[in-house]
Amino acid sequence: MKELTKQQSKVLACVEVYLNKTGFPPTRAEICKELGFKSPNAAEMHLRALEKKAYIAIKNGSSRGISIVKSQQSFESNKDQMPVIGLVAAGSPTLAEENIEKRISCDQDMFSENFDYFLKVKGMSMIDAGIHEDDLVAIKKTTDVRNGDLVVVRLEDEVTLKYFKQKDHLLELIPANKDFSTIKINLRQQEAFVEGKSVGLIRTH
Amino acid sequence: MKELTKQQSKVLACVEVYLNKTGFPPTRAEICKELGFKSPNAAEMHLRALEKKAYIAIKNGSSRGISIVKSQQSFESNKDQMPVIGLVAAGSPTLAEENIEKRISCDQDMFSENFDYFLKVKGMSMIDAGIHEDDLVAIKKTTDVRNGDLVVVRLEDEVTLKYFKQKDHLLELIPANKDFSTIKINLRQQEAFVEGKSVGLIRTH
DNA sequence: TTATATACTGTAAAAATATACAGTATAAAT
DNA sequence: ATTTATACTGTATATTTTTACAGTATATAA
Repeated sequence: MKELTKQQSKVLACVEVYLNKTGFPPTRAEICKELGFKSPNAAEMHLRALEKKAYIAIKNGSSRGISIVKSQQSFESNKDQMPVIGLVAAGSPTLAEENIEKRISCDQDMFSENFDYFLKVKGMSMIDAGIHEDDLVAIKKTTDVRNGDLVVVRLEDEVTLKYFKQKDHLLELIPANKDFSTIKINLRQQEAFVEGKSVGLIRTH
Repeated sequence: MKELTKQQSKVLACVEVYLNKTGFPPTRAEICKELGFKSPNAAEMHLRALEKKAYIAIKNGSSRGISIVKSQQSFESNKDQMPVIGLVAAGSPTLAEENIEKRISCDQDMFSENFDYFLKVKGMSMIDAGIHEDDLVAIKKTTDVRNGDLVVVRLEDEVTLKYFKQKDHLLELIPANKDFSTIKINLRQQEAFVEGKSVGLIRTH
């Protein structure tokens, strides 16, 4: 997919916003009004460029005959767009906008329990649990976890996804890969914060 | 919400289908053509009735200025209760009501490609691909599959989920578990029907 | 019987719209 | 220095589209 120029991007955004607001695409004149152009030909040229780059389709001779082929995204819906957060080595996975890689349309209650966000898996430490790199694990924010739960835990400046096991003040974070070793933490010496637990997983092939 | 007459309902459906197909609403003339009316006024009258009953909104003076207020059916929304079908040893996975174990609320377009149903995995033959028993694999109904795709294939009275590899008339259905062996089929001797391919996976913990 | 609502046909005109053509301006590339 | 791509203005026109108006037909209710 070819890159868009700044103006082409603006025009595409304009079309998407209009479509989202009214339910039908704008005319050339309406695009001009929105973006401050003084000639309908300005809009026309940008639309034809967008058509050539396959971001939109134009039905010739039809009024408002514009359809979105490749959305610039984020405009179309406020459905249930669940955030996807990368599992980074440092810092807590928060829902702050800068940590959200993208959003996925799905239902909060598609799994047995509600969840708050997807965590994108990095590394192979849970491979024997069938959890691969780039799988999206649905996380429910909670501190109420039990032994055996798959949990998101923050240690110092590291966040990890592991099986949970706690006995008194000894916390074990157990991977599902024999090449990795269990993280053992004496809670009297080191802090550990349970961010949430996994209630499901999705994978896009 | 007031009831619609039979014709009004048809017109609303026509608008929704057109919108769904093209991305923009139809003109009066196009509605006429679709429904066999010979006068644009026929469409106009129905649209105004639909507007009065608050099923649609019409922006006066705008071409194609129709927006759906209250959808008749699930035309514009992809949000659906997607069916879950058990992977049974005998018979084809069809969307017949008796084969649907349950439904899950999620978006048809939550994965990179649209899908038609979830297939509930039985057995461990794909375990090395991180596909476990009871995982739900999102299946898009298609016969357009390529080597390496994860496909649903029907053989005689068996349905199986395997990696696809075809060279001329030799079809191989490859498991992801060293304890299972590849199914090799000479298509000249035995029939095989590709039901669809996997576009994603979900797992409920 | 007379309204009244639904469901159209047929025509026409005004308004909206797409789109072609002729230019201008600017920055980057050759 | 000249070309090339981007980014427009301004005008004009054919076409599309809305929408008003004048009718016809049929079924149902008062």
